[in-house]
Amino acid sequence: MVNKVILVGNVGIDPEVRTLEGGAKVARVRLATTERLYDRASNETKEHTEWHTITLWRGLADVVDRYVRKGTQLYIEGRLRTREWMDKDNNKRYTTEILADTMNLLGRRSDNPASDGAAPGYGAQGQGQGSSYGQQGGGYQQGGYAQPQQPRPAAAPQPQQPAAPSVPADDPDDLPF
Amino acid sequence: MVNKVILVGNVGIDPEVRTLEGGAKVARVRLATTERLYDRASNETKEHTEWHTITLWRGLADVVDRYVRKGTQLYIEGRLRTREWMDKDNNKRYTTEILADTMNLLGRRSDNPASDGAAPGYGAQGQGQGSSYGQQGGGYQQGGYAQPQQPRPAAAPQPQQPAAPSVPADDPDDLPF
Amino acid sequence: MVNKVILVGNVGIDPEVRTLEGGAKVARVRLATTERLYDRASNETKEHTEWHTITLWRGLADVVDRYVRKGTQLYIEGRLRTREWMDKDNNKRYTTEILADTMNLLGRRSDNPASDGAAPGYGAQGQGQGSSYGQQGGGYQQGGYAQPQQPRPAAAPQPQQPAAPSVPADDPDDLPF
Amino acid sequence: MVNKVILVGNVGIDPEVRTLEGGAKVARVRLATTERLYDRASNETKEHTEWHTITLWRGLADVVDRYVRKGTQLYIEGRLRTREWMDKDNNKRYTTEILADTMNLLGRRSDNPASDGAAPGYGAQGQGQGSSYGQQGGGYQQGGYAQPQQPRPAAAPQPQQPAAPSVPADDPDDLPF
DNA sequence: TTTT
DNA sequence: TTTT
Repeated sequence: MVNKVILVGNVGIDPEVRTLEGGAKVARVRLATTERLYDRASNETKEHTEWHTITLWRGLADVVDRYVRKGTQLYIEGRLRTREWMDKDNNKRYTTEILADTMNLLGRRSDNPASDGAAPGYGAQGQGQGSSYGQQGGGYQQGGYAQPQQPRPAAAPQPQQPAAPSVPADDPDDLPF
Repeated sequence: MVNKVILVGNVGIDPEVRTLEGGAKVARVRLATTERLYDRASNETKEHTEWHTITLWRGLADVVDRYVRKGTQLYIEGRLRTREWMDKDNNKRYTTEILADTMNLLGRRSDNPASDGAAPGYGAQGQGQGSSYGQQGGGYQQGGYAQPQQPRPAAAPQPQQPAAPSVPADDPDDLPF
Repeated sequence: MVNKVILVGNVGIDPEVRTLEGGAKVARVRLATTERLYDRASNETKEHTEWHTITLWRGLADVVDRYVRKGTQLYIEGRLRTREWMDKDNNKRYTTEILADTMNLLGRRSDNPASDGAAPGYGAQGQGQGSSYGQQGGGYQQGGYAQPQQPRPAAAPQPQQPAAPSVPADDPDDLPF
Repeated sequence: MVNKVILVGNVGIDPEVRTLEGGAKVARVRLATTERLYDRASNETKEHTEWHTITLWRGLADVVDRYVRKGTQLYIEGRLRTREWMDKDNNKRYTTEILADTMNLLGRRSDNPASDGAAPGYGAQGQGQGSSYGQQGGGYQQGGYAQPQQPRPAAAPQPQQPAAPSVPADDPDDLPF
């Protein structure tokens, strides 16, 4: 039984972070992942942005509170969790979220910029985020305890998008179910 | 049958890129992933850096050629591939590499910096990398064809490392096999 | 940008498979993943079953049609896709599904066939092994086009392997490094 | 920093399991993953089998000891670990292995037991479902401590479920959002 | 050395 | 609604 979600994307809005009565901290993050799809009808490449709702507890919520903002690029590993709730008309409703197990803040610090002529302004070092044994290798872990680190400064080249492959994009909005 | 590797790390040295006689481009990237391990003996947290050798062909090699340098932070998805070769003493040797299927250049552009007071110089948007239908959602794909994009400038906060969890780190160098 | 879901679970009900007017086949599978959770309040371990809705197109839908039944154990790799729709009261509603990119029928061959009346001749699954270069190594792939292969001798049906995609297989033994 | 390996394959030979002087159990498993590759030269589809060496410690080694045999189908989640050693000629050598974090025994229950003489009573695997909060949802986890559970009635051995880890399960139904 |  |  495996229920795993892996996301790399950008935060769409400053996260909500709250502390429950019992003291547990919980955060909610909206993360966008964008992909290009080939549309067979128009023979064009279209972009699709998927928005994910991530729930993070305790230590992870704390890291969100301190370091995650609108625009932050994140690596998230977690699992799908569908919640059942009642709407105002007393109809049963379902919401699917990702319960995070691991989070990595992506991007690079760059105290010492560019050393590469081919990519001016580039050359900053990446970021070394810790990991934990007993969980797969990286970032903030559910159950881990964060501690502050140095901020980072700079920039890097933004490369091209890959062309869409020649596989038709089926339309998820045109399901017969 | 699944043989999948997912890596997020930093490139340790400028990649090697070559073109074969047949015209195919191939790149080799050395990628570091660092994790923190709790050492039960010393009751201390130690860092372990694992170095991975990534092989990328054609379109992916081309993107490496243009945009990947020492220090670049990458997301790599691929599969394990062990090659057999003969050393100078005619002994059979094995080398395990990752054959890349997908690559994402991580980090954020920032043409328009910081909108977040808590993190000055921060707020730039992340990077939207294309995806392809028929392959899981993102980045450069084996078989994809790159096209240039705008460079990026700026900075972001570098957060702390997570503490190691209280699970003992078994020593991979002390195997009885 | 990465949007990846990996599931291993059991099918809860015989899948729905339909063919659209345009000829495309599409299947819907309900998959359960069960995990154990520790409940701090009661100090007990409880079980949680998560139900996932998987959408599979074309070749994958075809494999579902032939080999997937209630109870089948599956490996699914795909991406999250949220669809927007209007309910009977004209309220906007959202449904999150997994759009499958890869599927593997799990389990071992079985000398004793079908124990499921609803699916005569069923009870041993062939296991998808087909792989494609340019996609990570295994199972049935979205975009693959099924082509017949040798049948398995015994009680276990051998599903068609997906044809290799038109991406050349680079030879890892012919590296210039 | 992410260093993750996900494998689904078959065990090639009965595992080695040893107990270190300090009492820690460690197992080594050889796992095959087979994929089909298109060979452009011959325009044929060829099969490639990749052999992986998996190292499993403590609780996972114990489950291997009890339930994993030649032929067993496994789901493995772990990380790459390259060990350095000296060969008989005092040359530095490297070996890359997968250090397992999670293991799932795949396959369906079987009313008809063992068909493998080498592993009497074997032939149907129980399937690991145990999960832990703070780790992604399933199977046997590194760091989990096995505790007996109710046996399965029939021919299929029911492996112990891993105990829940000492991380509280936050209630997804009690969100303040 | 597995499995299909 | 599955499976253990």
